Amino acid sequence: MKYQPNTLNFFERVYQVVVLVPYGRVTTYGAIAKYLGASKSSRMVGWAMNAAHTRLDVPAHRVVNRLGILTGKHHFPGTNLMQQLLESEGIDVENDQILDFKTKFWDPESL
DNA sequence: ACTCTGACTATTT
DNA sequence: CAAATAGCCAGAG
Repeated sequence: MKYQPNTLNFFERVYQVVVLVPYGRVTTYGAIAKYLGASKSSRMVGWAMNAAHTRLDVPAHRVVNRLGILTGKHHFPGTNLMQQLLESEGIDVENDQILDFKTKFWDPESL
């Protein structure tokens, strides 16, 4: 499934990828953007996540930046909800960064 | 139609 | 190695 220039479904396609992230794994904005065929539009992915607040089936906490840092934690209610959600899935987080991120990372292109 | 903003990333200072 | 810069492009006002 490659990039389909359907701007109307941009958010939808981002959601589609995010919901595929396995429990206990995480992915990055860049990886999602790349999968969508717009590797240079990672900002749009993060932005789509902002709009994903209304989508209860979108695990936005499993999406971090390329270094495994919880850059979007301030967009979650509370101060450390994002970290708590990740830790509840067995992902160790310290100082807003995922530990052993390399092994927790899940690439949508690996499907 | 134009300007501003942003949960990013890669490159350059 | 920290900080600034430049691409990127869809939405909101």
